[in-house]
Amino acid sequence: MADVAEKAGVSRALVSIVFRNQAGAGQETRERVLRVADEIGYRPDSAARLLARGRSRTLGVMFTVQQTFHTDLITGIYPEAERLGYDVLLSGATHGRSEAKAVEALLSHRCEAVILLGPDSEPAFLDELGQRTVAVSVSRRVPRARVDFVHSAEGKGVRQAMDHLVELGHRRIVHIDGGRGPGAAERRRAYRAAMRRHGLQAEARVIPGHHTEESGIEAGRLLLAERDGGRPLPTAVLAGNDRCAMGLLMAVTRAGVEVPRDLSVVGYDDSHLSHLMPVGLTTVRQDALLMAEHAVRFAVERLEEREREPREAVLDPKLVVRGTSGPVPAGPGPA
Amino acid sequence: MADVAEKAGVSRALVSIVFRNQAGAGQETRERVLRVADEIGYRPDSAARLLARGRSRTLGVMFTVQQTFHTDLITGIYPEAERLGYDVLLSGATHGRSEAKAVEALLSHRCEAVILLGPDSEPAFLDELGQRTVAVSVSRRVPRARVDFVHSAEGKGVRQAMDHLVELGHRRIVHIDGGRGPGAAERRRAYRAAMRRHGLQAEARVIPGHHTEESGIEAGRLLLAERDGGRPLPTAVLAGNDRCAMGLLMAVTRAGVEVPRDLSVVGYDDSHLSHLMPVGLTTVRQDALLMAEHAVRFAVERLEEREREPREAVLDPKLVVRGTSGPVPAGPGPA
DNA sequence: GCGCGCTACTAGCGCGCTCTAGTTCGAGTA
DNA sequence: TACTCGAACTAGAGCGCGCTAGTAGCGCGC
Repeated sequence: MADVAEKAGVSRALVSIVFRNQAGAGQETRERVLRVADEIGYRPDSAARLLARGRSRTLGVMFTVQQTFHTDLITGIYPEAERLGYDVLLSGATHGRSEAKAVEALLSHRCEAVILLGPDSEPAFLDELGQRTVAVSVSRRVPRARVDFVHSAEGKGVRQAMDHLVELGHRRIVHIDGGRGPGAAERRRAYRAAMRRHGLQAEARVIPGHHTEESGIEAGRLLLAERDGGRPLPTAVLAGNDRCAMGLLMAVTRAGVEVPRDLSVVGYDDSHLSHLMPVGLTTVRQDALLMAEHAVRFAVERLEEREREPREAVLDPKLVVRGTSGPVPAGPGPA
Repeated sequence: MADVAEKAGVSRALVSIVFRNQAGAGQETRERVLRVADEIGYRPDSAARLLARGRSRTLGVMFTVQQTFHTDLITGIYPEAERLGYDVLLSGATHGRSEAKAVEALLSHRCEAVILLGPDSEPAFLDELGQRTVAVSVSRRVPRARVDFVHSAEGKGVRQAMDHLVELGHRRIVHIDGGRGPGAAERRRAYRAAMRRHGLQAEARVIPGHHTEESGIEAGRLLLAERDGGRPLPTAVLAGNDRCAMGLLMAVTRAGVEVPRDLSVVGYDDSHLSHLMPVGLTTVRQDALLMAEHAVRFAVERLEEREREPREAVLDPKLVVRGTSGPVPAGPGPA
């Protein structure tokens, strides 16, 4: 920085002003400073900057490396953070790297706030985190913890999906749930409620799973095995999320089941895969961009106004009907 | 820190020593300092620490948010970096966020080295980056740039896959390529060479694509449309990577093509999806963990021994035969 | 002529830590 | 006793910035 200042014939302070895009520097000088900086290859040291101003203006994002919906969210987080003048640091949780560890890394890099994508940690941990810093949880509700919360109205989404299926004449509708995954409990509950509301409680069936392709494949195998054992296939499946739906589709189409003729499948998320399929996946759309924007805004607003109470944003999901759902088979199922 | 020092009755320097776990402090004092720090809730400020010691011991990783193989790599990078005492910062490139921007973010956070996963930038940019800092490119070869390079021997992988297919009796083998994607050029070349070697140059056909599901779906549609127009389907397809293979599978199985009876499909990467499928994807395995380890080691070793020349690691890929490849159809194809 | 306000710029302190070059002190040695 | 030596500890400079308080210069009105 001193080099730049000297070479441009100004003081260090002025270089600082130019780089912070602050008023107080002439247009000509500004350009000269930037040009010299570029020549030298100078770039402000964020550590020093951070130290000097006491704020890092950095948002930490914890995500699960393999979760495709998270990548959709991240895509939305970057631009919104940039718009508000914040930097973004990513930290992934993987098999060998717990969420706590990932968060710790973010904090030790002085992130001012932490955005947790579908966290799977104990509520106590999240609450403690919320006390220590500004935290936002996306997709997972944390009852009385001091964290902001962004999610979509799972109940509404599931209801739309179920109404759609019932309208198409389906009665044997199975739900593959997402276990302890974010939003899974709410979806499961909404599924049960919808079955009841439609007078189908006798048909209700939840196959335990989680939010992965693997889980969908397993469930598919289970259903196929049952079919071979004499129990008819359900006519429709509400999957825990899109990945699960994809797994299920792979499993059943491979076995000759035709979708949606023999079986309707509805996913959840509308992750970028869903619309790619030749006959797109019918799914409940969670607007990842909007969720990301809310998460960032919540974090930033709590940061700027420290005493503010944590808030909750509930976004309306929307059923997107594509090619994997259709009317119930006319004759008896392919039992 | 000053508070801790005062309350523990020692100097700030001593506190520093204790927190760096350095020799030069008595056992008793050490414990006292730690206890006091815990009471006060003191944790060292990594920004200041970083500034003061001039080294961040942080590795930056640039990746493409949607690329599943990258997530496999990241999973391997974390533990290796931790083992060597380095921190990891992630920065994703997305639609609205160029690779240059992602790298810029890493550098301004004082990453000492940058690991680029399948970078798509101009060689000139990469070379410049390599001059400025320690850089490692994974999957993409950058001819005479000052960067380390980790990749798998694409040629060998493709050759194994092709030999496998030819052995199964295939002759009409189509390659959906990966465009400018990492490794794509090498794979394309190796495909052509293999066709030639087996005396099938007349049958060689490359369908332009890229490393996404979308691309596989498009290629699938194209092939199906051609079939409907009278041109027989190929009997086997070598996809540019697993995602592409998955897209292709979705497209063709949906249209009633049975894999591998009517069509054999071979992927590339062995990303975590491949083994999940009910009848797993036959693919060329790139050992993501091993690649990640090499990348981290290259970066760290160049960091510790600054004058060291960039190196290249070529890992042997391995064909993994699963369920999507089989003998060529007995009768005439399903034309 | 003076004060005024404005823009363009600068001096220099301090952020919280690390690190070098010390000082102190008690035990060991001749 | 007089010394050496190492372990335990400290003083204080400096890392690269941001920021506050200030100065210089200039056009303005009266």
